Amino acid sequence: MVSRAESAASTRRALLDSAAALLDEGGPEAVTLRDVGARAGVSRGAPYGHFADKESLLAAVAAESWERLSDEIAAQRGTPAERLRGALAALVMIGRHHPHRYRQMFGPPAGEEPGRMIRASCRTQEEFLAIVSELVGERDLHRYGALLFTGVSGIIAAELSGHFDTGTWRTSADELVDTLVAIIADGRIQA
Amino acid sequence: MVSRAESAASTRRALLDSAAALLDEGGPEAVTLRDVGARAGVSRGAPYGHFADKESLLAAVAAESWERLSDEIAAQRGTPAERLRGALAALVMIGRHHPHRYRQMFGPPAGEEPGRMIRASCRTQEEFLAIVSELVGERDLHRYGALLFTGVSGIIAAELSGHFDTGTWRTSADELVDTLVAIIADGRIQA
DNA sequence: CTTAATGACATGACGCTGTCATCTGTAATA
DNA sequence: TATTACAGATGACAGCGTCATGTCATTAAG
Repeated sequence: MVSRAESAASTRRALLDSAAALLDEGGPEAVTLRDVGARAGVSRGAPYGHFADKESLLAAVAAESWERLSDEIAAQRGTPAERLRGALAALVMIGRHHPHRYRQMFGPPAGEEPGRMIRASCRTQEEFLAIVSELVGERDLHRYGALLFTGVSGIIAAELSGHFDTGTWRTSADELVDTLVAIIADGRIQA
Repeated sequence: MVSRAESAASTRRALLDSAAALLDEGGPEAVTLRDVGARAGVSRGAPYGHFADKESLLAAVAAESWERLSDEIAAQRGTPAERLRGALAALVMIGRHHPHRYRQMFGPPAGEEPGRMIRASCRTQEEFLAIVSELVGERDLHRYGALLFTGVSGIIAAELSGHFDTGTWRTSADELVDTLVAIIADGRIQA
């Protein structure tokens, strides 16, 4: 039997899952509190018992995505170079498999307390820096770490907007990521 | 006296300006067709005579922003290196002065015919490549040109999301842009 | 055991929104 | 002057987020 508190927690989980599913399917516009509630098996007003408003619900989904990315990055194994490429590949995969959630992650911090998503993204950045620190010297760690992460996120954003389908750039997101990694990481392996 | 066609054209212009102003002030959520019409001095249904729907109106605003950026990049003067930095600075300035419009420009191509915004952004990319081609060899033009543009756009996106205010990256958008330009352009000046 | 309190959830209602069908007035044409 | 075409105005509708209120099961106190 499920206790009262357990039921409430599972409802919250179901709301987050429903919101994520609707977000993936049709973007933020398609995330309707009525549909979220229906998919979670509750009413349209139920989310207000768990989240301040719709923006906070979407922010919570984004925060969870950041946390999952943190785990994926921390789970990388192999040489530092392999782990770096693996971490960046995880970022790329989120953008390709869940474009709307990706935009939510990199969108403006919203909801009632925007700090939660920021905090989740900070953990991801720290996990990422831990990998980069094995490849570049302490002096360049933050500059090159941030450049790799924000650079790749910009490349993916361009891909999602179709900027590689027009023939102007005459290159691909994968090639750009490889080039960026090569420029920054290669030849700078810490002695 | 204003002819009928002139009046219609000026109404369209007023609608675009109103939408851009509302977008800058409060983001896409604040762009209400009713407010757009009121600010343009027309009714709430008038936009449907000029744009298919709200998304198309916002897409037109984004397309105009891309065109303005094209002009700014084309207007750069000085050495190739100066023009490169000036072009990237123009991109950075849009992000800082008009963050919501910036997100609209780099967001998913929306509206009835998404091709218009894409086409406008292509012209910008071509103007940008024209500058880069004077700095790097033909072989690396597209790879490094696209890397500079998408990289800087990612850096700005991170700044807009507050990722440099947390202390994790311990750097700034300006420093990252400088670093990226230095890595790619310096030492690769075409002979 | 009875009873009161707590809290999760359901429901009705409100205002605001995008959208469309319809109407009105005015400019161009003949 | 009569006709036509079209920009814009207006009324109406459904869907949305949001909130005040109601309902009911669980739990704690008496």
